[in-house]
Amino acid sequence: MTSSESTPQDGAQPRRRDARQNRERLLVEARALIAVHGVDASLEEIARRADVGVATLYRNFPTRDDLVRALHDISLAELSSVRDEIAAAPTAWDGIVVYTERVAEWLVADPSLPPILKRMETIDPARGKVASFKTMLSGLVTQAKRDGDLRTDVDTVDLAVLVTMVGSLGTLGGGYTGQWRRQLSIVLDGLRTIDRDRPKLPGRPLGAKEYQAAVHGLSRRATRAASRGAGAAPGTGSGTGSAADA
Amino acid sequence: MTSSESTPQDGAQPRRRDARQNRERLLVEARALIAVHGVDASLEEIARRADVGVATLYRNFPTRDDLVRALHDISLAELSSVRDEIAAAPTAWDGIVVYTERVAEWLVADPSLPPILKRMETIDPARGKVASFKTMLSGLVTQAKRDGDLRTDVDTVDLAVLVTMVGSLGTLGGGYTGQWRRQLSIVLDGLRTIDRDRPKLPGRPLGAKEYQAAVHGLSRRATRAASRGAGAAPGTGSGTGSAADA
DNA sequence: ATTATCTATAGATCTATAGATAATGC
DNA sequence: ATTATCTATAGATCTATAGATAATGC
Repeated sequence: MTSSESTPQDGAQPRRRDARQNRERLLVEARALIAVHGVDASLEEIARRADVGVATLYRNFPTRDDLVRALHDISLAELSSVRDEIAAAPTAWDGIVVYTERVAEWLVADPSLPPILKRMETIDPARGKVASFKTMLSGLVTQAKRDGDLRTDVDTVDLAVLVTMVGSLGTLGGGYTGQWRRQLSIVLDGLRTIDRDRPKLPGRPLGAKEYQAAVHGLSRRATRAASRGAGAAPGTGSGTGSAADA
Repeated sequence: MTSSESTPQDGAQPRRRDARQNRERLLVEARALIAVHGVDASLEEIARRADVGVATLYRNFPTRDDLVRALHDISLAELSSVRDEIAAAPTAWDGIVVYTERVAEWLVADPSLPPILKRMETIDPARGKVASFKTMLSGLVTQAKRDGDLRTDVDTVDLAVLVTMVGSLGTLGGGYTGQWRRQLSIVLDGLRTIDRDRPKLPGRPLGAKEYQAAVHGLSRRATRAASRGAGAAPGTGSGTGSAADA
């Protein structure tokens, strides 16, 4: 008990070089497989794709939940900058726009997030996303209403749910890249007080043909998936699809 | 080749009484399990829960895709009345409202639908939901724009995507029952031309405490799941959760 | 020398089918 | 008599771990 430095294997990175790389590869493949099969994705297959024995996976993540938690924490860290961006926004309404845009983008870019976040609710309810934004967000809501920008009959929870909703579009497949901005824009217009004038929708709607192609994953050109750091590569992930099919 | 009546086992109901009941039970349990585990749900467990041997499941549905197709077709049939309701709407805009409300409700009430619809894209792209609404919908869109009710920079695809988006809220768990109407209302307001006055949001927002309870599935009182015919009973389905957690 | 990886394996669960048994409907 | 169900089973895949082997860092 000489106090000394940080606790050894506190779930932190292992100190051997190859070990760190393996861990990294495991996380990448886990994300990709969870994006396709949900949190129940096979651990063996994750290890196989990471070119690693199963035992290595279990050494790094004794429990499936440990793996999920790790993925969650990594992703959540990507949101840290959003706080500052919000603070830098000129008006409360702009802050709300920033919040919704960044978080929706974050969700859409990584289809593994919805299942991961859902599971996290069961594992560790304390460590939430909104938890860290809650205070800031409710301040924004109050102020934006006072400014006459935000309709007065909505609250923080409505915002959180709306963002989740838009973020769920990531599950529909790569062909929708960019389309979510349109939907978000519509949602934001629904949140605005009505006497403000409305900005034009960003981008353009998908044509019928393009839509078909996008939904069926035929047009790989449309799938420039967003190359995030240790990002989620839906990769060969078969079909997309939506209730909005043709 | 005496033509005669309908082809025998065209995937239709079996004619023995117990057989029909078993088939029914299989479909119910399949829906419940798919709602929790996605389309990859274990066939063995479905059979087990339906109190039926696996062979019976395979007899009814030789392939997993046959099962999915059956579930899809059953659910889709529930939408047949919507067409009439739309036709009965006094204005095109009202028709759009009916469309979005009914379809969103349909999706939200049954968490097995998103995975099922997604898989159907791969199996049988022809048999879509929007396929059957497409013509009607694009007529509504044109007319509603002409009437000055619908903003002119959106199209049919936007509507379909928005509905899918709202419908995805069903995956978040029972506690949200009714909340989706608020979100849809906001979306509709975003679709409206801005010089119209805005209707008040339906219902009330969840309080912080209620929200927490809802997300964690603690308040079973809030989960009066909608008792649909052969409906999807998320039942014991563990945690809910969302990116909009606390 | 330490730290981490791999191979091998036990036991469970899954998909899919064959063959014996039971229930319905004529 | 026909139709459908159940039990049993083969082979694959999965989770989880023990013990032998290899790679790194001091």
